[in-house]
Amino acid sequence: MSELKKQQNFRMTRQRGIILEELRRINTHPSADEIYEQVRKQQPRISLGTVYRNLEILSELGEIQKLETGSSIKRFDGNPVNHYHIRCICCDRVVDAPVEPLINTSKDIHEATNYKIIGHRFEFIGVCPECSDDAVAPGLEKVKYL
Amino acid sequence: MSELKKQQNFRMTRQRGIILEELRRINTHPSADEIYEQVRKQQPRISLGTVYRNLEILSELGEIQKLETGSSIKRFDGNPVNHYHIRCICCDRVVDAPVEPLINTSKDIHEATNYKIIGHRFEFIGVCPECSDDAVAPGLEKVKYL
DNA sequence: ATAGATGCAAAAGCTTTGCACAAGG
DNA sequence: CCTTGTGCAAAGCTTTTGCATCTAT
Repeated sequence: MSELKKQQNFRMTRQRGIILEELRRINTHPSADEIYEQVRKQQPRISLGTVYRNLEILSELGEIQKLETGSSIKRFDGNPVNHYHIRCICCDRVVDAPVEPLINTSKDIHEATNYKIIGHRFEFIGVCPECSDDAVAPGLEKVKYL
Repeated sequence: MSELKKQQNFRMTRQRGIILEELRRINTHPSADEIYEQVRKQQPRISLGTVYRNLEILSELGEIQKLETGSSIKRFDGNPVNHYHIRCICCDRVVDAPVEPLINTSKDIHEATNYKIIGHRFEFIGVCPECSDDAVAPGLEKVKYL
């Protein structure tokens, strides 16, 4: 599969183009379904399956990032440069975190564990300003992070 | 729901006890399904639903941790004290990371974003020694972390 | 006695996939 | 042309939930 992918010739279809454009235009880190709804405005017959397939391919190509947050749904980021995020525990929205990525932690870990370290994920968990305003922030009481 | 939970009286049923015991005994960060298989050896008629319900309750009580990794399945940790993990991209197994948790990052973030920061998650992504041995590590080629 | 827990099965939510047809290069 | 991509629908996987029954306390 590795080799296959690498010798594959990717085509820029209308669907793929719109998805990439859309992700580049916004910075809301949408889910596949949110992207689907958005793209449908220009390409009404696009299918969810196509959206998923293209998001997968675009992130393999390094054009976008698949954000594997602690949430049960994956989100996508049109900015391919590594950076950290803050996720709202109430509404699940994700924004960029204003901190520089850490470096050089991986080497120590490798020496201690013998794992090959490919990278790391750092995610702040919080409550966004909108959700903080709500009298009761649903889900808040369940949180057990540090 | 918040209040309800707090006034609730939790009972130590046989099922709940076995699940907690099992998690305390091991340090393999099992999934709900792996716990189910294990507990079934002592309590053959336990249902997966019961396992899920108990894992939820035990983590709300702070007895265990629900690990919301970037993987599509959640894992559980019998150690309730906050610490970081390394996840193998190939086999999805999780081990403890030999690093101290960071502190004091949250305040800056709050000031910059107005998010209430509850905590953070830090997860190393890597390839475990066992998977490194395999000629082809399935899934490796898809990785696009920093 | 009674609030809380269980087992079972169905359903829900997100994602992947098989297949026949369409279209990019 | 012919390989890659699409739309549609079905299936897959993890997790949640409704309900009747059971059981800690």
